[in-house]
Amino acid sequence: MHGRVSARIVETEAYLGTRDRAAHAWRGPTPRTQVLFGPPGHAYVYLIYGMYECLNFAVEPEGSAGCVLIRALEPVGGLETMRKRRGAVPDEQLANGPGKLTIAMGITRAQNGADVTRGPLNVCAADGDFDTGVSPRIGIRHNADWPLRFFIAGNRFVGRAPNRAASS
DNA sequence: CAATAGATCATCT
DNA sequence: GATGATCTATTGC
Repeated sequence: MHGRVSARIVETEAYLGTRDRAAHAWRGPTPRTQVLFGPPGHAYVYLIYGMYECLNFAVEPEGSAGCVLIRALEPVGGLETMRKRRGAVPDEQLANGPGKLTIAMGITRAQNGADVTRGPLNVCAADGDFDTGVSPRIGIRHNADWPLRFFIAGNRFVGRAPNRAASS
């Protein structure tokens, strides 16, 4: 295949399963969140706002629904394919958001439940040193102050948090 | 540059 | 029937 693309994960958020009201799985298993309660190392892909898909990885043992949402990627290989899929945007905006990166990578709900340790969609350990930053999560209503968003400090592919109306 | 509105539908109550 | 882990275009300065 010549549609192969690769990228580095530069921004993520953690969702703590049934303990975390902001998590899809907070109330227990449903048909959709089934994958989250399954074994770790599998992709959870869901449709949001009727138009975009978001990519997560189940990271806790079977029965525990903790997961990691991938929020931004730094494109590494297959840039032309990504540009073609995303249209005319600067390279730094090819995958700097949850909905954008799935388009750039060609990820859809067809990948839901996929084993990420082997197969077409795979993840491997980071190479090299980098500094990480932490902040509250974005775009949620519950537990909006929990510091569960992690990103690579200073990386220009990290999406910038919108200025949300803070109570003055 | 910052803020706002609109698109659009699977999932759950 | 309402809601949501979003993005883009458009408006106003």
